[in-house]
Amino acid sequence: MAIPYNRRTHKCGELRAAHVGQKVRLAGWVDSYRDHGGMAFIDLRDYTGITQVRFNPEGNAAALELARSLRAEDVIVIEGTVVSRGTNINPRIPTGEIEVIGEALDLLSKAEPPPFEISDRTDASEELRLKHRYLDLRRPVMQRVFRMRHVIAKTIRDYFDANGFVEIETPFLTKSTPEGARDYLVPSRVRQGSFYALPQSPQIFKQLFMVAGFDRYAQIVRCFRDEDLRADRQPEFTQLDMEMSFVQADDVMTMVEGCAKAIFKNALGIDMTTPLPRMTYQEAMDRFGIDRPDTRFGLELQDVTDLVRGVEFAPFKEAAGSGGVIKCIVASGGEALTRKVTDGLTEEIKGIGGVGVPIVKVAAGDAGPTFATGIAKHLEPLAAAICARTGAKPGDTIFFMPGTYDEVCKYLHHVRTRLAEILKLIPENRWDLLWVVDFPLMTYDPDEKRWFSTHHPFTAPMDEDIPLLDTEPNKARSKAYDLVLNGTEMAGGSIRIHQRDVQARVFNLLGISDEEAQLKFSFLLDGLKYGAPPHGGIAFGLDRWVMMLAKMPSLRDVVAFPKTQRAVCLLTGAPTPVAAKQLDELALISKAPPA
RNA sequence: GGGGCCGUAGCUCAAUUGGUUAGAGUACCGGACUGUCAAUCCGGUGGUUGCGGGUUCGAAUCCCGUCGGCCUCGCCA
Repeated sequence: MAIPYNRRTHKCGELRAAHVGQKVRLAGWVDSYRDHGGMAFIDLRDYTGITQVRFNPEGNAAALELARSLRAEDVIVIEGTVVSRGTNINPRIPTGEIEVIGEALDLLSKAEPPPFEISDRTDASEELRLKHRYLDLRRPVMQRVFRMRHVIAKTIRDYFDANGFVEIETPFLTKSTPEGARDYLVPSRVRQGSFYALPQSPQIFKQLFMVAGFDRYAQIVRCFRDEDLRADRQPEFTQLDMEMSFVQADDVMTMVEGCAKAIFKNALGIDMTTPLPRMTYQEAMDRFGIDRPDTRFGLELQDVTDLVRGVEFAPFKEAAGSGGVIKCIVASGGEALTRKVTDGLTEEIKGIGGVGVPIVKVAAGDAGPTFATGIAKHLEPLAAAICARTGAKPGDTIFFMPGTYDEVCKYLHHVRTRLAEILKLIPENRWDLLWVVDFPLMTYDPDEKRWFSTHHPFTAPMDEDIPLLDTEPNKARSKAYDLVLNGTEMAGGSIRIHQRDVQARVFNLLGISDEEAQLKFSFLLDGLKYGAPPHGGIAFGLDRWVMMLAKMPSLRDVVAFPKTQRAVCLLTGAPTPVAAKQLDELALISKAPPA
């Protein structure tokens, strides 16, 4: 008689010494088999863990025969009695004090040998894992990741629900908008020649919810951007998108801090201290060279422009003479900084558009610190002054960078993060969460000779900086805020413009004419006409939160069915060509050669 | 679009740098085995060296092209 697999008494990770003597019924996958002829062990796995099942003639001779034919990933259901393992306990698994004597066994589904071992220590390539993602996801580590993802998503929903937010869905088939990332387009069949765009974010819709009087909105929503992929960028990704009415920036940040605190508590059991530290954009750039500083380690940037401006070293003279800066990073632990390592850093800087990174090593001289190697001969007379300014001590290495402020920030940020890795300065299990505030409203693109929104065009300028829009727009700060965790941007948001005249002035500065603005954003601008409350919000990258908290190296590890770098799904093969009839219905002709 | 790394058995890798029959571990198949913990022991099957072309007496190895995967710059309001 078949074993009723729909009546499991326990999961495979649940049994303990306290269950000894009980009759149990378990189902799952064969993790491994150890066939001793007259006796056989089956490790039975489900998402909760592993239980060892022992088959022997005393339990059931027929079941032993069947058990000896089992192979990895066969799906079975067993009945038996929990017994103590006595002196044979396995301390490596939580159920290791007990085993189940197999008294009945049904094979529910025979498995072909899998293309790779279903285990946390599998050595299969990512390519193979993605092709057979359903097997990859069966691995315990992936089960943990996606269950943590669920916990985070549920925490977010519960938190915002408890705070009076309402979740409302926004369209996926929507309107292509000019600025920002490249849109994914969807052709219209009933209006041939016209296209929908998949949303890059529900930004405008959530603002209209505020106009509509919903007061507080939060949605976990998919967003789409057709740009090149990276380890931390997928073409479709998930955001927690939220918006609040009648608030200032502080109110949004306080609300988000509560959510972040709940996420850390529920996902990792960690109590975060709030309120979180805040840093201005300018301070972040000055000290770390990046608007998302990793504050888990030192190696801060230090300005020595005034000290070295007279030095006979062409790159320094050029930078100092043309309004640029010379900054440096002081690193201790010089033993690891061999010639090979510092030369490697120079190559990396060249690889991202720079020239290199000149260095000196600090030594102890009779009359104070001296410099050696690198550009020491140019700086020797200033050794004492530079060490006094920067705190460099004998044995330290100083990495210099001359250039424009932006160049120095970009390259020294790279040097700083690489040095932290090389010198192993990044503490494990530390979570540095902070706000970066006071972003510039706009940044100038010298190539395109025009202004771009730092955040997005609906971000409000600071009230006291509104007059600067007409005089020095580069100095106008915005009511934007970014949440940064260990050097990664986790969320970004702002207070929005709710006055049409201010919105019009910002559009003008961005080179968007009234006519163009009306054409592209009329649905927002019209909305703002009819009584828009002051409002603001934020968006979290949910995938990135999971990736960080689960300590996974790639976003692909926290998305169930991710795309490769060329935006292909290795499981389904998408994207694929379509039938000529489908293109006909959409009035489309493909210029690409047949695949 | 640019730079870099990689592709050999189902899987992970090796092959003395151009040399004659492409190996190992694991998986799989067969056998032995009543206390294993990724069981062990014995035996066996398994190859379009990503694909196409070229150089050569001879190519996994060198050259050209192409396909695929990864990292990265540009790009990502």
